[in-house]
Amino acid sequence: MKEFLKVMKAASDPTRVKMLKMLEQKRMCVCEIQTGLGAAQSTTSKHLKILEDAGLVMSQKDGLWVNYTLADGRQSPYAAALLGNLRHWLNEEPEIAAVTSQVQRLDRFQILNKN
Amino acid sequence: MKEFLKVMKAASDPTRVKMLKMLEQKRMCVCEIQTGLGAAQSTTSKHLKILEDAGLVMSQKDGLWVNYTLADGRQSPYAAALLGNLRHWLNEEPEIAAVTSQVQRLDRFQILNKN
DNA sequence: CCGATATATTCCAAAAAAGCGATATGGAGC
DNA sequence: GCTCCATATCGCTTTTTTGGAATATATCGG
Repeated sequence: MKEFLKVMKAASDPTRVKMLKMLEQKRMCVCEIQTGLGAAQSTTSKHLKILEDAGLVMSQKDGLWVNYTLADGRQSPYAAALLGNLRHWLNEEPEIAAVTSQVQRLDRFQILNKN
Repeated sequence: MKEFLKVMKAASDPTRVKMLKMLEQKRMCVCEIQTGLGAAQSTTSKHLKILEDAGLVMSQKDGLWVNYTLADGRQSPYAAALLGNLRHWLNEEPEIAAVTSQVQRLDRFQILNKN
């Protein structure tokens, strides 16, 4: 029950749904996701933690960076089912398209130069 | 997006999940659901409204009573998918079993006599 | 060891959600 | 019309969630 609720709760926030839809396209580090969303760094990090706790994303450290990817679904059947559906859901939504369309252009090294 | 979020949010509360699992078994009026949950009447009514707004349940007036059933899914594909999965999810959860096991015994006329 | 940097965590204020008593609504029966 | 009853809505408090600035942590290059 708790596991199920965690997945539903994680998926019931627009920022986190955008994150999942971005991660469908490619593996991303926190700063790329943050830039794509236009959110604060702490906000981004916190949302990612919630998604990870729910079994929706996985993280892997690479030096200073932490790369996030969609989870493979082995941790939670609820997460697996949701991720499967999400792939063909919401793709036409303007809010989602606005974020996903720029994912390919996001690059962690470009982001560095802007700061 | 909003429609999707409404379904996820509706499904991310334990009381509402219990309601859905109860309604899998039979059509129920508000007072039966309320008794099954042990919640206040206003609380029960409000949760049902949230589920209905999300397209997860439907209501039908019958005199003084309002009967609730699971939605057929025509209103929301997100709701339809979730209801389909829920049927085989959470059935072994103690929290859920505790509520669903008594659904058959709930009867609106018995409830009346207790008040 | 030191400075720079990507990410995580803490702290706090604002917004949203949950629970429930009290009240309103609307149909049933007289 | 009036009363009774099931349900919906309102008002209020408590709890949870969100967002971001500030701070801590960990890693890299020197």
